[in-house]
Amino acid sequence: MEWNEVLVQRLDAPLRAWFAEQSLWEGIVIEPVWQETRKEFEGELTLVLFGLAKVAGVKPDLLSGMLGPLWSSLTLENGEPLIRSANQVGGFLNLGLSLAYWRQRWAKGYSLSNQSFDPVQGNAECGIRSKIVLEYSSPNTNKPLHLGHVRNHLLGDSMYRILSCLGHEIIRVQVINDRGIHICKSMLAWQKFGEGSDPMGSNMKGDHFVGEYYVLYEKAYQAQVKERIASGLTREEAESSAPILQEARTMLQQWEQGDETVVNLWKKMNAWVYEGFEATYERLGIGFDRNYYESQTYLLGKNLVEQGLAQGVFRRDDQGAVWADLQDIGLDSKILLRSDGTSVYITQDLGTAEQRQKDWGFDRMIYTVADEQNYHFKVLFAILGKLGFDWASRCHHLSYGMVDLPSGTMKSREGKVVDADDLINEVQALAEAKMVESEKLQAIAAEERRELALQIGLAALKFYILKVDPAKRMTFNPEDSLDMHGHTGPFVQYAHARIASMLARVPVQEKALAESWTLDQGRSWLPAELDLIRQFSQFEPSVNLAAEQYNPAHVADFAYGLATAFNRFYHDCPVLQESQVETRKFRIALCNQTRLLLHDSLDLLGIKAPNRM
RNA sequence: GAUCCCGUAGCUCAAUGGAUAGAGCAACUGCCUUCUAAGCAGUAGGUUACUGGUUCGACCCCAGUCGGGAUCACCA
Repeated sequence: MEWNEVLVQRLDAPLRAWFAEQSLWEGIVIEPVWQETRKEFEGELTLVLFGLAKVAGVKPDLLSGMLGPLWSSLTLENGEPLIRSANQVGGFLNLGLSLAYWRQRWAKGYSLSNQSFDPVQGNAECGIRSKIVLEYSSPNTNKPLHLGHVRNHLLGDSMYRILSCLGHEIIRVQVINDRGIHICKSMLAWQKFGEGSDPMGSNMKGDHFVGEYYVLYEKAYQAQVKERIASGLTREEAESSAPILQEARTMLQQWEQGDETVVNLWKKMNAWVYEGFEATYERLGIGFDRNYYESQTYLLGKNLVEQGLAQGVFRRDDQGAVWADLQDIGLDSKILLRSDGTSVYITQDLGTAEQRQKDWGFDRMIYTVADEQNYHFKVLFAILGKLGFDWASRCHHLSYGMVDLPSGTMKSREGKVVDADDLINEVQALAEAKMVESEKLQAIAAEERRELALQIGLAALKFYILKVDPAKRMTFNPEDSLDMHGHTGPFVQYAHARIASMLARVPVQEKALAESWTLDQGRSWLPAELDLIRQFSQFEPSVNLAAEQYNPAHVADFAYGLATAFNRFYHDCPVLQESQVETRKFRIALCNQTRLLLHDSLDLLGIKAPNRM
């Protein structure tokens, strides 16, 4: 309901006060509903009258008439009027804010780098200026990163940027799943088929190299399964008894026992993978403050189970397995230790959470993990709560939907995946091809052009993914993701580049003058000008909403809306060619402010804002 | 079987319980001698899966039906 500060401080409170003063409605408390005025009506803010009229027992028309004097009585600190116009349309009262208001509001500046950026405090859970552990990425080390990881990376990175700009201290972490049967499969295949080769010699990225062996393992395994089915076994028997799987299991045991040969091979192959991952992260522009390795954390959590047993919140069954009973909160019972005393996945997660609390003393923790694990996190947080950790209620699962291809679900087993590196190369190549085509950028040096192409290609990719509500499953259409027209990242970048190139022509003295623009000049603002100014005021609310809902799409929406408003302005209003000096100054100031906000909002999405394109 | 999520234009996505459900892509029509046409302006496209209910008002809340996905392992 907090559309922005103007509501809360300048309209909502006076309205409530006015209402309370009317003897007619003694004791009646109102909940005004405000919203942005729809484009086709005069005004910027709308008060919805239906509810108020009902509570007050009068018709909207009458209420609207009664409110007239209130609006004209509202003034700014300097005595200038706050409200420019008030029009009732049906059950809606559309208020236009005075130019004086907009000027004063704008004078504070809208920008992240501006000291006055002081977001409205979010909901209680969000708190302000808290220390937050933010987990994202968390790959397995047996194969390269794919599109699913990319959605995760982009969401995590953008939330990092958004929460940081609101003053939170963010610790970015990833869990690297570096141990387990999956990596043993790659290791085994390399031993069998690798003949001592390495990524360098094969001219491959390390993660792709290791991934190849995972695929080779799967092929060999499938062949064995087929063979065994042919010799009379059921599929299930054949699958569980295939010799190569047995070998992989043996290798895992050897690893757990610290077998030197196996551990060395494991270290070598993981190192290859990390090198590959780093390269991908680097190109995507994302990073981490701390890596947690599963090989170092997978034994954590057992002490917590003991603690829980002692507290009486867990129970041990006849076979010796330990359970957390969650039926009181509508969940099932969850096993925490097998009857042989070994731990399961969630045991490790409990331990890791505690470890992070010890490491960082965080106020909040966010896990960026796909929605197939919704239930898992419900259970995890519930158990942490039962163990008595007060921070359990401040853990949040940033859940996001799977990425589908137009042909259906991605299936890594069947090789139906979009590889992250391929994808990045593709968007870059397309952007570069487009630049070569265009006359504008022919003179640019090849190296610079490649870098610019990467910035533009990534803008297309990132915006395409981030503009979708994380909670929703999305379809990734490769063709659409490469689009650079319309509702896309390059569209926003383009508006920024246009401004940059225009401002580069403004003489330095005039730039300084433009900072002290006035705009009275005896005329009102043109629609395109006012639209831009309205858009500016949406920046802070958008960022806050994105933070509260863990949804960068609100920032993407803002960036797109601002770019659209600017393009209209650019089309309708001359800037450098405007002869009237005050108007020219004012428009330069508008451009400058727009440029700052386009830059900032793109930055929050992890997108670069080049000065030319 | 139980629980959870989703269903909006041909396609991809928007829409704190509020106005005539909005954008982009694709299609069609205009606009580069003018600050970058990766742009602007316009046309066309909808029984918001279906049936009821609550409400002054429902894409949104409730119940049910149909369709899609996920989860519920002494797997990770």
